[in-house]
Amino acid sequence: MKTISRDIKLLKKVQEELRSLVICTNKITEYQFVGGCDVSYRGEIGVGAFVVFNRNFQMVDVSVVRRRIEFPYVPGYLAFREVPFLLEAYTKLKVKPDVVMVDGQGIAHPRGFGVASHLGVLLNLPTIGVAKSRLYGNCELPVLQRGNYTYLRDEENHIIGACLVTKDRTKPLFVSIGHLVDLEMSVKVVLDNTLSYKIPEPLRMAHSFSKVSKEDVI
DNA sequence: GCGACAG
DNA sequence: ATCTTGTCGC
Repeated sequence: MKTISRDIKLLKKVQEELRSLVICTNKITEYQFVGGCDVSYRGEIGVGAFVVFNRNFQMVDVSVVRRRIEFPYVPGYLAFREVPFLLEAYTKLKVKPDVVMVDGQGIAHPRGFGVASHLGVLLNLPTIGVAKSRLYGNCELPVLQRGNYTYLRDEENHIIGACLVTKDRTKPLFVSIGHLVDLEMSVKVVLDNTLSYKIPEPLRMAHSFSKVSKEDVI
């Protein structure tokens, strides 16, 4: 559409406004339930999945929602495409998570307000951005050994995230504060919830549920 | 103008 | 993200 570029200007303002609401300090020092969420697409339809795990890697809740896609993928504006799915899925959960990992960036974003921060502010919930690739900022490649990380920095050299290795000899993940957590806690939560794959279990499960459910009932 | 660009 | 088979490496 031609109207999209005009919408983007407005949405950019929205992000800049909401950015001021992000809190980069810990609201939690411990947590019992950790969530993971993701969205898969197929044609005009998208499937959002939200899972909740206890500290023993057991899934204690899951919700899946199907709905029409209402916004295209535009780099820097992913939240406007995915948040509707995540909010609806979150609402359907019986067990609410103490902290949530989101597939995408937190404050490691051009305007410091990626999808993880966006969801966190709207739900007033601790969130962490966990992305498979970089959107914004620079960093050196850490030694590829689980637990190692380098800092992701913006143009002013301020730390905006971590390039974290969650599995030996495997490409690192980009972890950043979403909302109500600090970077140290963010890194800890991601490592705490990673087993034999580089992606944290809650995110792997959310991704899996959204994909399978997409194949189902048309 | 050119390159970069989460999912 | 999605479209898709085999294939290299741990």
